Amino acid sequence: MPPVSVESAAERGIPDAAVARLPGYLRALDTMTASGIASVSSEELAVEAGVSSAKLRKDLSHLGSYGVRGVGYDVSHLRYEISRALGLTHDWPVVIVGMGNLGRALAQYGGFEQQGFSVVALLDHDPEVVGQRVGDLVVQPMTVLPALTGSGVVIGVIAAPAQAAQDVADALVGAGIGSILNFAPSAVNVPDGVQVRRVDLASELQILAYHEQRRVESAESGAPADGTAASASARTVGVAR
Amino acid sequence: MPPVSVESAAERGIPDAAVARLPGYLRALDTMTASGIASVSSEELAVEAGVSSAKLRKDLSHLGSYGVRGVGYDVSHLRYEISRALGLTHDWPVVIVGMGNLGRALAQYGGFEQQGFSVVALLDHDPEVVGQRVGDLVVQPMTVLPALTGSGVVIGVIAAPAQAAQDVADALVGAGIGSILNFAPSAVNVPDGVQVRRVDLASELQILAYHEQRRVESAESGAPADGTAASASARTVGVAR
DNA sequence: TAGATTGTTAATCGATTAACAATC
DNA sequence: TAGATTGTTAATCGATTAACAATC
Repeated sequence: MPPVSVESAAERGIPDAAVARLPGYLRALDTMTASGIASVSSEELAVEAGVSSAKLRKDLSHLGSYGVRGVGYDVSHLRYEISRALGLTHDWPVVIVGMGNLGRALAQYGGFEQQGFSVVALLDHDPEVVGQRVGDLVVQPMTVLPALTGSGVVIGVIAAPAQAAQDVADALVGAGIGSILNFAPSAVNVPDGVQVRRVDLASELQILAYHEQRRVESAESGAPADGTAASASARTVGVAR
Repeated sequence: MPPVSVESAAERGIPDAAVARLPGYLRALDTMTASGIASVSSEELAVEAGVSSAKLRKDLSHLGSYGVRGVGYDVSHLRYEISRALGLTHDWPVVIVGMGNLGRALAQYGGFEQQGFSVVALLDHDPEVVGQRVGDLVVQPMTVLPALTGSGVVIGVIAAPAQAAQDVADALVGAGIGSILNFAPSAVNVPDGVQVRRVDLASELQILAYHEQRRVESAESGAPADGTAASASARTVGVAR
């Protein structure tokens, strides 16, 4: 039997829940770098990132062993290792499709560049919109997609309306895009192997509404209610005297 | 011992993971309503929402028992029950703080209104921005916050830059806001009982980058690699001949 | 060495899945 | 009734947490 290759923790893959928290650790380390902090304990970094120190150490253990017992972590070295684990040792070119309000805002957002991404193309289906200037780029037609993927673009952002989202996703996948960030308020179907993450503003608000409603309900059953939502807000929780 | 009140599933609380999927079911039901479909099976609805039918039925079981064995679910009734569980039987007024690119895009997004929310106020810290018109509203100063919460606003959206996010959060919480949707690329600390959900565009892209990187790595070890990211994209995965 | 803090273990908890009895 | 599909159960899986041995 040929020897099976021994995989490191990183090669075996990091649990999804841990991957989702790594960007937060990166951001916390950047904040600390800006404050001139060179070394941190798991406890300090956990507070800055808003997690427990046990969870932080467990998450970092999936990348390797980059701390020093009794001392802590070197900020810049840990930052590098997390960047590397996330694949951010080089910039990723990104294409945004759909130049409505949201697409234009994303195109000019600027927050991507400093985080390891560069918006290299803006596309729109509408001939009226093609040719317009948005920020530093000129909007191009959908037909340029294959050329973009040919030159190495693998991440696409859908900022089109819900009814167009599936068509855009099909076009992206057809051209060879492997990862999609979907801002349209609808689910899109893609073949296995293509990654889709969805950012849905209305869903996020609905989840908050659920918790606000529970607050109102518990106030109504547990305490004299006056029927207004405001009465159940945080500042009024407590024992009346 | 006095009898303990018997709580229904809804009163006991719906698991977080299930709550997070309810908006997707709602959206799928709306799509079906628009197509004139009056009744669905868990299998059909699950496909539309992009989950397994077992998960869908399990999730719905937390709300109560609104299906008919052998038949399925009445689309409009199920829609109503999910709306009710999420607290969407009335509109929730929302305040957006921060009128940069993103805040303006959110203010004019329109997607909130149809989903049970109405943007009732836009605030900004900058006196130059206060008084400007954005969509149908005029930007107001931060000082109006207490008046807004007094009139029943309990949900706030932070669209301010990272360095201002904590100050905005403090102002929101201080005025009595109970739920916050944070678009700033930083974590904010709030007292227990205040809900915060964060939408971080760069984090989402970083998570996609992780998966793209793994794709490249596995292509390099498992197949002859040519060193370009494009070679590892979905369309080229497979056995060369 | 004594004190501090990591990395890991094991226990607990919550979420997912498959299967099927209940029942329309 | 026969066929279909729900709602629930039990098994599995993955994530979280607390505790502590390893070790700087």
